[in-house]
Amino acid sequence: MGRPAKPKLSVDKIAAVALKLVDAQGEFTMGEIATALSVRPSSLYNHVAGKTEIVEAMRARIFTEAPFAAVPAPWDDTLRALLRHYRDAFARHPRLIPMLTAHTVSSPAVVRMYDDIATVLTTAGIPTARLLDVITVLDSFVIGSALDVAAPDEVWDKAQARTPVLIAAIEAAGQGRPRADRAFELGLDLLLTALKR
Amino acid sequence: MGRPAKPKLSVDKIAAVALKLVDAQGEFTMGEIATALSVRPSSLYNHVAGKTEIVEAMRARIFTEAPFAAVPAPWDDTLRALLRHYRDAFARHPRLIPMLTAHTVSSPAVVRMYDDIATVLTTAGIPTARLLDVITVLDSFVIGSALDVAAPDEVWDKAQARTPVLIAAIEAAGQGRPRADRAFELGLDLLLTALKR
DNA sequence: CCTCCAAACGAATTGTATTCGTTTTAGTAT
DNA sequence: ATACTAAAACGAATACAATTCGTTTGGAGG
Repeated sequence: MGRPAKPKLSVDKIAAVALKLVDAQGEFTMGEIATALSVRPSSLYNHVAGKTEIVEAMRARIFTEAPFAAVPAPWDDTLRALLRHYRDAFARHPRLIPMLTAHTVSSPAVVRMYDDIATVLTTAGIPTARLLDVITVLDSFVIGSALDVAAPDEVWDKAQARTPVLIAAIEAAGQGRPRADRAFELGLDLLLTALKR
Repeated sequence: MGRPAKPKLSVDKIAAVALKLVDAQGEFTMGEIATALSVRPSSLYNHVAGKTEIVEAMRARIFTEAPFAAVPAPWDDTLRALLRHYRDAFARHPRLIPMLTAHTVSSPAVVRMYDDIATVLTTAGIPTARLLDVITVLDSFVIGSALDVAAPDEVWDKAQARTPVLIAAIEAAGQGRPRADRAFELGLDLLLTALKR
């Protein structure tokens, strides 16, 4: 029962299991992680300080899951690809998103993404004084869109709408993930068109 | 100890106290609400089903706090005012926002806002087929911007940045609420410019 | 006046995170 | 080899919180 030959736990293993649980049920408990790893809850504390640290480990993980490789292209295509990648990292795990917004932290991976966006925007001719504001706009839109993916379809409920215009619009639009994807692409178009002055 | 002459509790009182607690500490417990109202925790359950219902009551409350009155104006000014109002409702209580994103629900007040936005966009000539997508884009941006208000300034940490461009941009931009406000206005400009085709 | 229900209470229950001391053993220096 | 240190797992204990339930009281309506 003492120390095992090969450690049964690691931060990465814990984060991976937690992510699976969140994808499946939208939440996780220390006990669930422990049983999934054939271990007792208290053992987890030899590797992570607590629940919030597990959430941070998950944040880091979703960005390394699918690494991003930039290819030479016109700046707006590059930016588009960058923002899609950013949003997809969240969208792959919709139920995790609310947990990540609980407290905003910039993991190294996120800061790297800001770096990339800043570089692209500079080559596009955005002045330094405006740069952070533009980045913030893009960031806000991406995170908002990620939350939209996580939102259930009942948010768009015909029965709740009062004006015929909105009812018609809800009927015209599709449902679920395709709808969210289409909206994201539209927003990307709008923002990039405007950014080109 | 039985039923008091005048009820000591009501959903509104509970929501009001909860909101104060969240503004002050970023969280709340049933016990804290109870003591603030000179009552026992179990008494709360005669008025609300549980914690999540209190969160929903808060959601409803922040939109009625400052009612919105539309004035005749060009459609883009009206839309601007509408979106500002929408975002301000969140921004008045930054620490509440994460709780609201925990599960997306459309309160009557929010649906009414969607109705208004839909109407404005229609008069602007947006076809019905595109309407919900446009609304989603605007909604995503607003919610993302609200989260930005809630974010601490450490998110923009020079020390973490790698490229000189980003570092310069962080130095150039201000801090705190003014920075977030400026970015929101910029995003509004970008989106509305693009929407005018 | 009687009855019924709303509203507060207190005790008990449950679920969960977290702490701490103990045990065994791997890795390392002597 | 031997002894020392520290890592890693465990079990028991603690500490909150939310929630449930039965009880009490008094207000309102018949």
